[in-house]
Amino acid sequence: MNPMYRQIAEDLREQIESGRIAPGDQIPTEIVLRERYRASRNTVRDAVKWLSNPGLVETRPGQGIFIPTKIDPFRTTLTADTKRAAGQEVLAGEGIGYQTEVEVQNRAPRNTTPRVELQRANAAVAAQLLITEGDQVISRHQRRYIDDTPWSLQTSWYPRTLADNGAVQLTYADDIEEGAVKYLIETLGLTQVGYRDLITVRAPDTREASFVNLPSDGRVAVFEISRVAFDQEGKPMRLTVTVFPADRNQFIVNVGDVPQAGGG
Amino acid sequence: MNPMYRQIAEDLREQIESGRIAPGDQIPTEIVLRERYRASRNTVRDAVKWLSNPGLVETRPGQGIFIPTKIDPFRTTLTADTKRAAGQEVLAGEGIGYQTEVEVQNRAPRNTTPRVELQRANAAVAAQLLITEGDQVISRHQRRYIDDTPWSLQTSWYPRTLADNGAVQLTYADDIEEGAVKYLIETLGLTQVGYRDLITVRAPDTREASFVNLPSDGRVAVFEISRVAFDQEGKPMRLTVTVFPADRNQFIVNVGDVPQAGGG
DNA sequence: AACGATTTGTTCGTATGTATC
DNA sequence: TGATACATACGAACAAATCGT
Repeated sequence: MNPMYRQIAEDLREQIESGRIAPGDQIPTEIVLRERYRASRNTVRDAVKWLSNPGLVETRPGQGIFIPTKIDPFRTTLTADTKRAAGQEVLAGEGIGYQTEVEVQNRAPRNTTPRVELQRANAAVAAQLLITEGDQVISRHQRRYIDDTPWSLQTSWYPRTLADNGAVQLTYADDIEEGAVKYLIETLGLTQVGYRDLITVRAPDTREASFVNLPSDGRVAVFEISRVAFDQEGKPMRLTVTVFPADRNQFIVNVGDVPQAGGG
Repeated sequence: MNPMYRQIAEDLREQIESGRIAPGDQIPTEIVLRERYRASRNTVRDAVKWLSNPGLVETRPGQGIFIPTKIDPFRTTLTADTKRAAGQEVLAGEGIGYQTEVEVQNRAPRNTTPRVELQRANAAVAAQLLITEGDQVISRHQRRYIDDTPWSLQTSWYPRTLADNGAVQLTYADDIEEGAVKYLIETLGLTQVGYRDLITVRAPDTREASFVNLPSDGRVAVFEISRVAFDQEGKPMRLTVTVFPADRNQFIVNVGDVPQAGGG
Protein backbone atom coordinates (compact mmCIF):
# COMPACT_ATOMS: atom_id res chain seq x y z
CA MET A 1 0.00 0.00 0.00
CA ASN A 2 1.31 3.37 -0.99
CA PRO A 3 1.61 6.18 1.53
CA MET A 4 -1.33 8.51 1.74
CA TYR A 5 0.27 11.45 -0.03
CA ARG A 6 1.06 9.19 -2.98
CA GLN A 7 -2.53 7.94 -3.15
CA ILE A 8 -3.79 11.49 -3.17
CA ALA A 9 -1.29 12.35 -5.86
CA GLU A 10 -2.32 9.39 -8.01
CA ASP A 11 -5.97 10.30 -7.63
CA LEU A 12 -5.28 13.83 -8.81
CA ARG A 13 -2.98 12.55 -11.52
CA GLU A 14 -5.68 10.31 -12.86
CA GLN A 15 -8.01 13.27 -13.15
CA ILE A 16 -5.36 15.18 -15.05
CA GLU A 17 -4.31 12.44 -17.44
CA SER A 18 -7.91 11.55 -18.21
CA GLY A 19 -8.58 15.15 -19.09
CA ARG A 20 -11.23 15.76 -16.44
CA ILE A 21 -9.00 18.60 -15.33
CA ALA A 22 -7.71 20.46 -18.35
CA PRO A 23 -4.64 22.66 -18.90
CA GLY A 24 -5.24 26.07 -17.41
CA ASP A 25 -7.76 24.75 -14.90
CA GLN A 26 -7.37 25.32 -11.20
CA ILE A 27 -7.20 22.44 -8.78
CA PRO A 28 -9.01 22.75 -5.43
CA THR A 29 -7.05 24.59 -2.77
CA GLU A 30 -5.05 22.85 -0.09
CA ILE A 31 -7.82 23.49 2.41
CA VAL A 32 -10.42 21.87 0.20
CA LEU A 33 -8.16 18.94 -0.62
CA ARG A 34 -7.47 18.51 3.09
CA GLU A 35 -11.16 18.05 3.75
CA ARG A 36 -11.78 15.92 0.69
CA TYR A 37 -9.06 13.41 1.51
CA ARG A 38 -9.24 13.81 5.30
CA ALA A 39 -5.53 14.38 5.53
CA SER A 40 -3.47 17.07 7.16
CA ARG A 41 -2.42 20.09 5.19
CA ASN A 42 1.18 18.92 5.11
CA THR A 43 0.19 15.58 3.65
CA VAL A 44 -1.84 17.30 0.97
CA ARG A 45 1.13 19.54 0.24
CA ASP A 46 3.35 16.47 -0.14
CA ALA A 47 0.91 15.12 -2.69
CA VAL A 48 0.93 18.36 -4.65
CA LYS A 49 4.70 18.51 -4.48
CA TRP A 50 4.88 14.99 -5.86
CA LEU A 51 2.94 16.21 -8.89
CA SER A 52 4.62 19.56 -9.25
CA ASN A 53 8.12 18.14 -9.40
CA PRO A 54 7.76 16.70 -12.88
CA GLY A 55 5.66 19.71 -13.83
CA LEU A 56 2.25 18.07 -13.83
CA VAL A 57 0.84 20.89 -11.75
CA GLU A 58 2.02 24.37 -10.94
CA THR A 59 1.52 26.23 -7.66
CA ARG A 60 1.11 29.98 -7.52
CA PRO A 61 1.34 31.70 -4.14
CA GLY A 62 -1.78 33.67 -3.34
CA GLN A 63 -3.65 32.11 -6.20
CA GLY A 64 -3.85 28.35 -6.14
CA ILE A 65 -2.78 25.18 -7.89
CA PHE A 66 -3.09 24.99 -11.66
CA ILE A 67 -2.53 22.69 -14.59
CA PRO A 68 0.18 24.27 -16.74
CA THR A 69 -0.94 25.38 -20.17
CA LYS A 70 0.95 23.94 -23.08
CA ILE A 71 3.55 26.32 -24.41
CA ASP A 72 4.53 26.60 -28.03
CA PRO A 73 7.98 25.04 -28.10
CA PHE A 74 11.00 26.18 -30.05
CA ARG A 75 11.94 23.65 -32.70
CA THR A 76 15.46 23.21 -33.91
CA THR A 77 16.46 21.03 -36.81
CA LEU A 78 19.68 19.17 -36.16
CA THR A 79 20.17 17.85 -39.66
CA ALA A 80 21.29 20.24 -42.36
CA ASP A 81 18.78 20.91 -45.09
CA THR A 82 19.93 18.54 -47.80
CA LYS A 83 17.34 19.85 -50.19
CA ARG A 84 19.04 23.15 -50.85
CA ALA A 85 21.12 21.71 -53.66
CA ALA A 86 20.95 18.62 -55.81
CA GLY A 87 22.96 15.48 -55.58
CA GLN A 88 25.23 14.23 -52.88
CA GLU A 89 27.51 17.18 -53.30
CA VAL A 90 25.46 18.85 -50.64
CA LEU A 91 26.93 16.69 -47.98
CA ALA A 92 30.44 17.68 -48.90
CA GLY A 93 29.62 21.27 -49.80
CA GLU A 94 29.90 24.38 -47.76
CA GLY A 95 26.32 24.37 -46.64
CA ILE A 96 26.55 21.88 -43.84
CA GLY A 97 26.24 23.41 -40.45
CA TYR A 98 26.03 26.93 -41.72
CA GLN A 99 22.55 28.35 -41.42
CA THR A 100 21.66 25.11 -39.72
CA GLU A 101 19.96 24.89 -36.44
CA VAL A 102 17.37 27.61 -36.46
CA GLU A 103 13.95 26.84 -37.68
CA VAL A 104 12.25 29.64 -35.87
CA GLN A 105 9.52 31.17 -37.87
CA ASN A 106 8.23 34.60 -37.01
CA ARG A 107 10.52 34.76 -34.05
CA ALA A 108 13.25 37.18 -33.15
CA PRO A 109 16.47 35.45 -32.15
CA ARG A 110 19.07 37.52 -30.38
CA ASN A 111 22.55 36.66 -29.17
CA THR A 112 24.82 38.28 -26.68
CA THR A 113 28.22 39.20 -28.03
CA PRO A 114 30.52 36.25 -27.59
CA ARG A 115 32.74 35.94 -24.58
CA VAL A 116 36.04 34.73 -26.00
CA GLU A 117 38.62 33.00 -23.86
CA LEU A 118 41.92 31.34 -24.53
CA GLN A 119 41.96 28.23 -22.42
CA ARG A 120 43.75 24.98 -21.97
CA ALA A 121 41.59 22.08 -23.06
CA ASN A 122 40.10 20.09 -20.22
CA ALA A 123 39.70 16.35 -20.48
CA ALA A 124 36.24 16.48 -22.06
CA VAL A 125 37.12 19.04 -24.72
CA ALA A 126 40.42 17.35 -25.51
CA ALA A 127 38.75 13.98 -25.97
CA GLN A 128 36.29 15.38 -28.48
CA LEU A 129 38.79 17.44 -30.46
CA LEU A 130 41.33 14.61 -30.39
CA ILE A 131 43.99 16.84 -28.91
CA THR A 132 45.99 16.58 -25.73
CA GLU A 133 44.58 17.73 -22.44
CA GLY A 134 46.12 21.09 -21.68
CA ASP A 135 46.49 22.13 -25.32
CA GLN A 136 45.46 25.68 -26.12
CA VAL A 137 41.92 26.16 -27.34
CA ILE A 138 39.71 29.10 -28.19
CA SER A 139 36.41 29.18 -26.34
CA ARG A 140 33.53 31.25 -27.63
CA HIS A 141 30.48 31.53 -25.38
CA GLN A 142 27.10 33.10 -26.09
CA ARG A 143 23.73 33.41 -24.46
CA ARG A 144 20.93 33.16 -26.97
CA TYR A 145 17.40 34.47 -26.69
CA ILE A 146 14.27 34.17 -28.79
CA ASP A 147 11.64 36.83 -28.38
CA ASP A 148 13.57 37.92 -25.31
CA THR A 149 13.04 34.61 -23.54
CA PRO A 150 16.17 32.64 -22.69
CA TRP A 151 16.71 30.02 -25.33
CA SER A 152 20.12 28.45 -25.00
CA LEU A 153 23.67 28.72 -23.76
CA GLN A 154 26.27 27.87 -26.35
CA THR A 155 30.00 27.35 -26.13
CA SER A 156 32.31 26.45 -29.02
CA TRP A 157 35.89 25.32 -28.75
CA TYR A 158 38.43 25.52 -31.57
CA PRO A 159 42.03 24.38 -31.59
CA ARG A 160 44.14 27.47 -31.08
CA THR A 161 46.17 26.50 -34.14
CA LEU A 162 43.30 27.65 -36.35
CA ALA A 163 43.73 31.23 -35.23
CA ASP A 164 47.50 31.02 -35.42
CA ASN A 165 47.20 29.87 -39.01
CA GLY A 166 45.15 32.85 -40.05
CA ALA A 167 41.62 32.61 -38.75
CA VAL A 168 42.21 35.42 -36.30
CA GLN A 169 38.60 36.48 -36.13
CA LEU A 170 37.97 33.43 -33.99
CA THR A 171 39.64 35.31 -31.17
CA TYR A 172 37.60 38.48 -31.60
CA ALA A 173 34.64 39.11 -29.38
CA ASP A 174 32.39 39.84 -32.32
CA ASP A 175 29.71 37.87 -34.00
CA ILE A 176 31.35 36.26 -36.97
CA GLU A 177 29.06 37.30 -39.77
CA GLU A 178 27.81 34.49 -41.95
CA GLY A 179 29.01 31.98 -39.48
CA ALA A 180 32.26 30.46 -38.51
CA VAL A 181 31.89 27.64 -40.98
CA LYS A 182 32.02 29.91 -44.00
CA TYR A 183 34.74 31.99 -42.42
CA LEU A 184 37.01 29.01 -41.97
CA ILE A 185 36.55 28.00 -45.59
CA GLU A 186 37.51 31.45 -46.78
CA THR A 187 40.51 31.95 -44.56
CA LEU A 188 41.97 28.48 -44.24
CA GLY A 189 40.18 26.46 -46.88
CA LEU A 190 39.02 24.36 -43.96
CA THR A 191 35.72 22.79 -44.96
CA GLN A 192 33.28 21.31 -42.54
CA VAL A 193 32.07 18.14 -44.23
CA GLY A 194 29.98 16.74 -41.43
CA TYR A 195 29.25 16.64 -37.75
CA ARG A 196 28.09 14.36 -35.03
CA ASP A 197 25.60 15.41 -32.37
CA LEU A 198 25.26 13.75 -28.99
CA ILE A 199 21.93 14.47 -27.31
CA THR A 200 21.56 14.09 -23.57
CA VAL A 201 19.28 15.35 -20.84
CA ARG A 202 20.50 16.27 -17.39
CA ALA A 203 19.96 18.62 -14.47
CA PRO A 204 21.16 22.18 -15.01
CA ASP A 205 24.06 23.47 -12.98
CA THR A 206 23.74 26.71 -11.03
CA ARG A 207 24.72 28.97 -13.90
CA GLU A 208 22.42 27.24 -16.35
CA ALA A 209 19.52 27.24 -13.93
CA SER A 210 19.77 30.97 -13.33
CA PHE A 211 19.79 31.61 -17.05
CA VAL A 212 16.92 29.32 -17.80
CA ASN A 213 14.49 29.85 -14.98
CA LEU A 214 12.38 32.92 -15.38
CA PRO A 215 10.28 31.94 -12.40
CA SER A 216 12.19 31.61 -9.17
CA ASP A 217 10.88 28.11 -8.89
CA GLY A 218 12.65 24.87 -9.26
CA ARG A 219 14.13 22.56 -11.65
CA VAL A 220 13.71 22.00 -15.28
CA ALA A 221 15.89 19.52 -17.06
CA VAL A 222 18.06 20.74 -19.88
CA PHE A 223 19.03 19.26 -23.21
CA GLU A 224 22.74 19.20 -23.84
CA ILE A 225 23.65 18.91 -27.48
CA SER A 226 27.30 18.30 -28.08
CA ARG A 227 28.32 18.75 -31.70
CA VAL A 228 31.70 17.75 -33.08
CA ALA A 229 32.38 19.09 -36.57
CA PHE A 230 34.82 17.39 -38.92
CA ASP A 231 36.96 18.71 -41.77
CA GLN A 232 37.89 17.14 -45.11
CA GLU A 233 40.46 14.92 -43.46
CA GLY A 234 38.02 13.61 -40.93
CA LYS A 235 39.65 15.55 -38.13
CA PRO A 236 37.60 17.35 -35.48
CA MET A 237 37.73 21.09 -36.12
CA ARG A 238 35.21 22.35 -33.58
CA LEU A 239 33.28 21.27 -30.52
CA THR A 240 30.03 23.09 -29.79
CA VAL A 241 28.02 22.40 -26.66
CA THR A 242 24.57 23.95 -26.47
CA VAL A 243 22.25 23.76 -23.48
CA PHE A 244 18.49 24.23 -23.90
CA PRO A 245 15.74 24.18 -21.27
CA ALA A 246 13.90 20.94 -21.89
CA ASP A 247 10.43 22.30 -21.25
CA ARG A 248 10.37 24.66 -24.21
CA ASN A 249 12.57 23.02 -26.82
CA GLN A 250 12.17 20.20 -29.31
CA PHE A 251 14.50 18.86 -31.94
CA ILE A 252 13.95 17.54 -35.42
CA VAL A 253 16.08 15.05 -37.31
CA ASN A 254 15.46 14.46 -41.01
CA VAL A 255 16.94 11.45 -42.74
CA GLY A 256 16.59 10.66 -46.40
CA ASP A 257 13.80 12.15 -48.47
CA VAL A 258 11.44 14.00 -46.21
CA PRO A 259 8.64 16.27 -47.40
CA GLN A 260 8.38 19.85 -46.24
CA ALA A 261 6.96 21.11 -43.00
CA GLY A 262 4.63 19.13 -40.80
CA GLY A 263 5.51 17.42 -37.58
CA GLY A 264 2.76 18.47 -35.17
CA MET B 1 17.61 36.33 0.56
CA ASN B 2 16.80 32.74 -0.21
CA PRO B 3 14.97 30.56 2.32
CA MET B 4 17.15 28.54 4.60
CA TYR B 5 16.55 25.17 3.00
CA ARG B 6 17.64 26.63 -0.33
CA GLN B 7 20.84 28.02 1.18
CA ILE B 8 21.66 24.65 2.67
CA ALA B 9 20.95 23.05 -0.69
CA GLU B 10 23.18 25.49 -2.55
CA ASP B 11 25.97 24.94 -0.07
CA LEU B 12 25.78 21.19 -0.60
CA ARG B 13 25.41 21.67 -4.32
CA GLU B 14 28.56 23.70 -4.47
CA GLN B 15 30.45 20.91 -2.76
CA ILE B 16 29.11 18.44 -5.29
CA GLU B 17 29.73 20.48 -8.43
CA SER B 18 33.22 21.38 -7.30
CA GLY B 19 33.99 17.72 -6.85
CA ARG B 20 34.75 17.91 -3.14
CA ILE B 21 32.05 15.26 -2.79
CA ALA B 22 32.49 12.67 -5.49
CA PRO B 23 30.06 10.24 -7.11
CA GLY B 24 29.50 7.29 -4.82
CA ASP B 25 30.33 9.30 -1.72
CA GLN B 26 27.99 9.55 1.21
CA ILE B 27 26.75 12.92 2.44
CA PRO B 28 26.47 13.49 6.19
CA THR B 29 23.26 12.18 7.72
CA GLU B 30 20.27 14.39 8.40
CA ILE B 31 21.21 14.54 12.06
CA VAL B 32 24.69 15.78 11.29
CA LEU B 33 23.44 18.29 8.74
CA ARG B 34 20.88 19.50 11.27
CA GLU B 35 23.64 20.34 13.72
CA ARG B 36 25.96 21.75 11.09
CA TYR B 37 23.42 24.20 9.72
CA ARG B 38 21.49 24.66 12.96
CA ALA B 39 18.21 23.91 11.30
CA SER B 40 15.42 21.50 12.12
CA ARG B 41 15.37 18.06 10.62
CA ASN B 42 12.48 18.97 8.31
CA THR B 43 14.34 21.95 6.94
CA VAL B 44 17.38 19.81 6.23
CA ARG B 45 15.11 17.30 4.57
CA ASP B 46 13.66 20.04 2.37
CA ALA B 47 17.18 20.94 1.29
CA VAL B 48 18.01 17.35 0.44
CA LYS B 49 14.74 16.99 -1.43
CA TRP B 50 15.59 20.08 -3.45
CA LEU B 51 18.77 18.34 -4.57
CA SER B 52 17.31 14.89 -5.02
CA ASN B 53 14.55 16.02 -7.35
CA PRO B 54 16.85 16.65 -10.30
CA GLY B 55 18.90 13.65 -9.26
CA LEU B 56 21.88 15.45 -7.77
CA VAL B 57 21.72 13.27 -4.69
CA GLU B 58 20.06 10.00 -3.91
CA THR B 59 18.57 8.95 -0.59
CA ARG B 60 18.55 5.36 0.58
CA PRO B 61 16.36 4.43 3.54
CA GLY B 62 18.35 2.93 6.36
CA GLN B 63 21.62 3.90 4.75
CA GLY B 64 22.01 7.58 4.07
CA ILE B 65 22.34 10.19 1.36
CA PHE B 66 24.68 9.54 -1.56
CA ILE B 67 25.96 11.07 -4.76
CA PRO B 68 24.72 8.88 -7.62
CA THR B 69 27.40 7.10 -9.57
CA LYS B 70 27.48 7.77 -13.26
CA ILE B 71 25.85 5.00 -15.21
CA ASP B 72 26.93 3.86 -18.63
CA PRO B 73 24.15 5.15 -20.87
CA PHE B 74 22.57 3.38 -23.82
CA ARG B 75 23.35 5.18 -27.05
CA THR B 76 21.06 5.10 -30.01
CA THR B 77 21.91 6.49 -33.43
CA LEU B 78 18.96 8.25 -35.01
CA THR B 79 20.50 8.71 -38.43
CA ALA B 80 20.82 5.71 -40.70
CA ASP B 81 24.34 4.61 -41.53
CA THR B 82 24.88 6.25 -44.90
CA LYS B 83 28.26 4.64 -45.22
CA ARG B 84 26.99 1.16 -45.97
CA ALA B 85 26.81 1.82 -49.70
CA ALA B 86 28.23 4.39 -52.06
CA GLY B 87 26.49 7.33 -53.61
CA GLN B 88 23.21 8.94 -52.83
CA GLU B 89 21.37 5.77 -53.68
CA VAL B 90 21.72 4.90 -50.05
CA LEU B 91 19.14 7.42 -49.07
CA ALA B 92 16.61 5.97 -51.47
CA GLY B 93 17.59 2.37 -50.92
CA GLU B 94 16.12 -0.21 -48.67
CA GLY B 95 18.53 0.34 -45.87
CA ILE B 96 17.03 3.38 -44.25
CA GLY B 97 15.40 2.69 -40.98
CA TYR B 98 16.06 -1.00 -41.12
CA GLN B 99 18.75 -2.05 -38.70
CA THR B 100 18.80 1.53 -37.57
CA GLU B 101 18.55 2.56 -34.00
CA VAL B 102 20.56 0.10 -32.05
CA GLU B 103 24.16 0.78 -31.40
CA VAL B 104 24.43 -1.45 -28.43
CA GLN B 105 27.72 -3.21 -28.27
CA ASN B 106 28.09 -6.26 -26.10
CA ARG B 107 24.56 -5.85 -24.86
CA ALA B 108 21.62 -8.20 -25.00
CA PRO B 109 18.49 -6.46 -26.30
CA ARG B 110 15.19 -8.24 -25.78
CA ASN B 111 11.68 -7.35 -26.85
CA THR B 112 8.34 -8.53 -25.66
CA THR B 113 6.13 -9.97 -28.35
CA PRO B 114 4.15 -7.14 -29.90
CA ARG B 115 0.69 -6.31 -28.69
CA VAL B 116 -1.26 -5.69 -31.88
CA GLU B 117 -4.47 -3.69 -31.89
CA LEU B 118 -6.80 -2.45 -34.55
CA GLN B 119 -7.75 1.05 -33.56
CA ARG B 120 -9.30 4.19 -34.88
CA ALA B 121 -6.72 6.92 -35.29
CA ASN B 122 -6.83 9.59 -32.62
CA ALA B 123 -6.11 13.20 -33.48
CA ALA B 124 -2.35 12.95 -32.89
CA VAL B 125 -1.86 9.80 -34.95
CA ALA B 126 -4.10 11.03 -37.73
CA ALA B 127 -2.23 14.32 -37.99
CA GLN B 128 1.09 12.57 -38.40
CA LEU B 129 -0.10 9.94 -40.88
CA LEU B 130 -2.11 12.54 -42.81
CA ILE B 131 -5.27 10.52 -42.50
CA THR B 132 -8.66 11.37 -41.04
CA GLU B 133 -9.29 11.06 -37.34
CA GLY B 134 -11.21 7.86 -36.79
CA ASP B 135 -9.66 6.01 -39.72
CA GLN B 136 -8.59 2.45 -39.02
CA VAL B 137 -4.97 1.95 -38.03
CA ILE B 138 -2.85 -0.96 -36.88
CA SER B 139 -1.05 -0.40 -33.60
CA ARG B 140 1.93 -2.51 -32.64
CA HIS B 141 3.29 -2.05 -29.15
CA GLN B 142 6.42 -3.51 -27.57
CA ARG B 143 8.37 -3.22 -24.37
CA ARG B 144 12.10 -3.36 -24.98
CA TYR B 145 14.84 -4.35 -22.59
CA ILE B 146 18.63 -4.32 -22.69
CA ASP B 147 20.45 -6.64 -20.34
CA ASP B 148 17.09 -7.12 -18.62
CA THR B 149 16.82 -3.47 -17.64
CA PRO B 150 13.85 -1.57 -19.08
CA TRP B 151 14.99 0.36 -22.13
CA SER B 152 12.04 1.73 -24.02
CA LEU B 153 8.36 1.49 -24.84
CA GLN B 154 7.61 1.55 -28.53
CA THR B 155 4.37 1.86 -30.45
CA SER B 156 4.03 1.92 -34.22
CA TRP B 157 0.92 2.86 -36.17
CA TYR B 158 0.27 1.84 -39.77
CA PRO B 159 -2.69 2.70 -41.95
CA ARG B 160 -4.95 -0.33 -41.96
CA THR B 161 -4.98 -0.21 -45.75
CA LEU B 162 -1.46 -1.63 -45.77
CA ALA B 163 -2.66 -4.88 -44.27
CA ASP B 164 -5.71 -5.00 -46.49
CA ASN B 165 -3.48 -4.67 -49.53
CA GLY B 166 -1.39 -7.66 -48.62
CA ALA B 167 0.91 -6.88 -45.72
CA VAL B 168 -1.08 -9.10 -43.41
CA GLN B 169 1.83 -9.85 -41.11
CA LEU B 170 1.41 -6.36 -39.70
CA THR B 171 -1.61 -7.67 -37.87
CA TYR B 172 0.14 -10.71 -36.40
CA ALA B 173 1.41 -10.63 -32.89
CA ASP B 174 4.84 -11.84 -33.92
CA ASP B 175 8.12 -10.15 -34.33
CA ILE B 176 8.42 -9.36 -37.99
CA GLU B 177 11.77 -10.83 -38.83
CA GLU B 178 14.20 -8.50 -40.54
CA GLY B 179 12.03 -5.57 -39.76
CA ALA B 180 8.86 -4.10 -41.04
CA VAL B 181 10.67 -1.89 -43.52
CA LYS B 182 12.01 -4.80 -45.52
CA TYR B 183 8.73 -6.66 -45.19
CA LEU B 184 6.76 -3.80 -46.72
CA ILE B 185 9.14 -3.60 -49.65
CA GLU B 186 8.75 -7.29 -50.35
CA THR B 187 5.01 -7.47 -50.03
CA LEU B 188 3.81 -4.14 -51.33
CA GLY B 189 6.84 -2.61 -52.99
CA LEU B 190 6.41 0.15 -50.48
CA THR B 191 9.83 1.67 -49.88
CA GLN B 192 10.72 3.84 -46.96
CA VAL B 193 12.82 6.62 -48.43
CA GLY B 194 13.20 8.76 -45.34
CA TYR B 195 11.87 9.73 -41.96
CA ARG B 196 11.56 12.64 -39.62
CA ASP B 197 12.19 12.39 -35.90
CA LEU B 198 10.79 14.77 -33.34
CA ILE B 199 12.67 14.66 -30.04
CA THR B 200 11.00 15.89 -26.87
CA VAL B 201 11.38 15.44 -23.14
CA ARG B 202 8.45 15.23 -20.78
CA ALA B 203 7.22 13.65 -17.56
CA PRO B 204 6.27 9.99 -17.83
CA ASP B 205 2.66 9.00 -17.41
CA THR B 206 1.68 6.32 -14.92
CA ARG B 207 2.23 3.42 -17.27
CA GLU B 208 5.58 4.68 -18.45
CA ALA B 209 6.74 5.42 -14.93
CA SER B 210 5.95 1.91 -13.74
CA PHE B 211 7.87 0.44 -16.66
CA VAL B 212 10.84 2.69 -16.26
CA ASN B 213 11.33 2.94 -12.52
CA LEU B 214 13.00 -0.03 -11.04
CA PRO B 215 13.22 1.69 -7.69
CA SER B 216 9.90 2.70 -6.23
CA ASP B 217 11.18 6.22 -6.09
CA GLY B 218 10.14 9.20 -8.02
CA ARG B 219 10.39 10.87 -11.27
CA VAL B 220 12.71 10.62 -14.14
CA ALA B 221 11.98 12.50 -17.30
CA VAL B 222 11.57 10.52 -20.50
CA PHE B 223 12.61 11.11 -24.05
CA GLU B 224 9.82 10.79 -26.56
CA ILE B 225 11.02 10.19 -30.07
CA SER B 226 8.28 10.41 -32.65
CA ARG B 227 9.31 9.09 -36.05
CA VAL B 228 7.24 9.52 -39.20
CA ALA B 229 8.44 7.38 -42.10
CA PHE B 230 7.72 8.34 -45.71
CA ASP B 231 7.36 6.27 -48.85
CA GLN B 232 8.43 6.97 -52.45
CA GLU B 233 5.54 9.34 -52.97
CA GLY B 234 6.33 11.34 -49.89
CA LYS B 235 3.35 9.99 -48.02
CA PRO B 236 3.57 8.95 -44.36
CA MET B 237 3.57 5.18 -44.12
CA ARG B 238 4.27 4.70 -40.41
CA LEU B 239 4.34 6.57 -37.13
CA THR B 240 6.56 5.19 -34.41
CA VAL B 241 6.64 6.69 -30.93
CA THR B 242 9.35 5.46 -28.60
CA VAL B 243 9.74 6.46 -24.97
CA PHE B 244 13.11 6.17 -23.20
CA PRO B 245 14.04 6.98 -19.61
CA ALA B 246 16.13 10.13 -19.88
CA ASP B 247 18.62 9.18 -17.21
CA ARG B 248 20.08 6.23 -19.06
CA ASN B 249 19.74 7.08 -22.72
CA GLN B 250 21.59 9.28 -25.19
CA PHE B 251 21.11 9.84 -28.88
CA ILE B 252 23.51 10.38 -31.73
CA VAL B 253 22.88 12.23 -34.97
CA ASN B 254 25.39 12.01 -37.79
CA VAL B 255 25.25 14.47 -40.67
CA GLY B 256 27.54 14.44 -43.69
CA ASP B 257 30.88 12.70 -43.53
CA VAL B 258 31.57 11.56 -40.03
CA PRO B 259 34.42 9.27 -39.03
CA GLN B 260 33.78 6.05 -37.15
CA ALA B 261 33.20 5.64 -33.47
CA GLY B 262 34.18 8.14 -30.86
CA GLY B 263 31.90 10.54 -29.09
CA GLY B 264 32.66 10.19 -25.41
C1' DA C 1 17.18 -16.02 13.67
C1' DA C 2 16.49 -12.15 16.72
C1' DC C 3 17.38 -7.77 18.36
C1' DG C 4 18.87 -3.09 18.71
C1' DA C 5 20.90 0.92 16.67
C1' DT C 6 20.95 3.97 12.88
C1' DT C 7 18.86 6.39 9.10
C1' DT C 8 15.43 7.82 6.01
C1' DG C 9 10.15 8.00 5.22
C1' DT C 10 5.42 9.41 6.60
C1' DT C 11 2.03 11.98 9.14
C1' DC C 12 0.29 15.46 11.97
C1' DG C 13 0.29 19.93 14.54
C1' DT C 14 1.44 24.80 14.86
C1' DA C 15 3.13 29.31 13.86
C1' DT C 16 4.57 32.76 10.82
C1' DG C 17 5.96 34.74 6.22
C1' DT C 18 4.79 36.24 1.54
C1' DA C 19 2.15 36.84 -2.71
C1' DT C 20 -2.22 37.97 -4.84
C1' DC C 21 -6.64 39.87 -5.22
C1' DT D 1 -6.50 46.85 4.40
C1' DG D 2 -8.18 42.41 4.92
C1' DA D 3 -8.96 37.85 3.20
C1' DT D 4 -7.20 33.99 0.83
C1' DA D 5 -3.71 30.75 -0.55
C1' DC D 6 0.73 28.93 -0.94
C1' DA D 7 5.72 28.90 1.34
C1' DT D 8 8.83 28.31 5.14
C1' DA D 9 10.23 26.53 9.55
C1' DC D 10 10.12 23.91 13.74
C1' DG D 11 8.63 20.11 16.76
C1' DA D 12 7.09 15.47 17.56
C1' DA D 13 5.91 10.61 17.00
C1' DC D 14 5.97 6.47 14.67
C1' DA D 15 6.99 3.47 10.46
C1' DA D 16 10.15 1.06 7.53
C1' DA D 17 14.60 -0.21 5.68
C1' DT D 18 19.38 -1.49 6.63
C1' DC D 19 23.23 -3.21 9.09
C1' DG D 20 25.88 -5.22 12.64
C1' DT D 21 25.91 -7.96 16.85
